[in-house]
Amino acid sequence: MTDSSAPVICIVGPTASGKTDAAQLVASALSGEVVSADSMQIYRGMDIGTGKLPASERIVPHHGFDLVDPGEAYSAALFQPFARAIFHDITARGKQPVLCGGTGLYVRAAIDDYEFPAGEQQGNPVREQWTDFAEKQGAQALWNELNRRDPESAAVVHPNNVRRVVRAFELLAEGRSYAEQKRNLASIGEAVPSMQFGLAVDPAVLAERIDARVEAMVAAGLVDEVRNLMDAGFREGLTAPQAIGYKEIVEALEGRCTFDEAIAAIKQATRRYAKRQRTWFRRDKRIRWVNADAGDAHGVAAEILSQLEG
RNA sequence: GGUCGGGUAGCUCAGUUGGUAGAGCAACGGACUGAAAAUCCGUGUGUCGAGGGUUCAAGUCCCCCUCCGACCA
Repeated sequence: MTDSSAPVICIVGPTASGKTDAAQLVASALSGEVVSADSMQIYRGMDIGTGKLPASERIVPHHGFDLVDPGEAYSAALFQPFARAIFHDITARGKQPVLCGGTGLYVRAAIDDYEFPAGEQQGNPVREQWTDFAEKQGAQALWNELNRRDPESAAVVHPNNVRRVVRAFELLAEGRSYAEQKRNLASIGEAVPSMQFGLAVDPAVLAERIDARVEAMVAAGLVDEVRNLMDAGFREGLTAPQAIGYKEIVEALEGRCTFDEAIAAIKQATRRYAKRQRTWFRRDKRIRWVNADAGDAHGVAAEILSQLEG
């Protein structure tokens, strides 16, 4: 189901690689609009810690921010229809969609022909039931149970990965097979034509940039932001409290560590996150890599624009 | 100056009666279809502070030096 003639331009890469600025400049040059594919920027009130571009600095329209409150659960499956609708809307207005994504799964859900089986996710009884089972009887017992009911799927999921095992149960309850889904993964094509660019930054350089960025977030009032969210009950949420930069500050605010320790933990967690992003994007052969070591957004944008012409 | 404790992987530390070393964390690599900033998997050669001695064999015993800490002067 292709609903647009011009491909969606995607700009991906690890945190602090400069996606936000580059995407905005590319969009600006092409009379486009930015769509953020970020699992945490969708939350209202989570601005500083997620690196959300402040409204005052936006030179083109942005989408994908502030979709839900921190207390609500969200997922790639919910992002998919949102992204598709926004692409359609932007294109219909004669503009160019530019997807800016750090969350690999969200980018793929938006672009690729992923099919998320139907089913409620809010208060999913199947998920609760098996998560509860794992807590009481252990991960191995949970896996053994899956192995009894769906050995083919159990064979492709590690027993320790409780989330995936539980997900296999969820699919099973809908008559689907995790194993079959995984098998089809390789042959999935694009539902939306895309041109993908990845911002490559040397890991050592990126680490320095991450450190500076975390310090800047703290200076910009990250602690107050977290305090406000706690007052608003964001810890009751399922997804939002997992955000790097937030969970660590919560620890400090609750007196379980010092702020210096929390800040060091944020830097480290961010570095590890960047590494996982690198691993995820590295294997996608569609991505054309652009060197972003210099941190020069205009240069990176110019490089992407020139590659689009050629 | 003296006594005691300690100096082992990037960090915190284990190393039993002497047989050339191992955990956690980090780091690195990987996976990933409704939590994905999440979840999970894999990878451990380091002058065992320096030098000397005893021994077939020393991180492990002895001597000496050095550094850190505590205590006593």
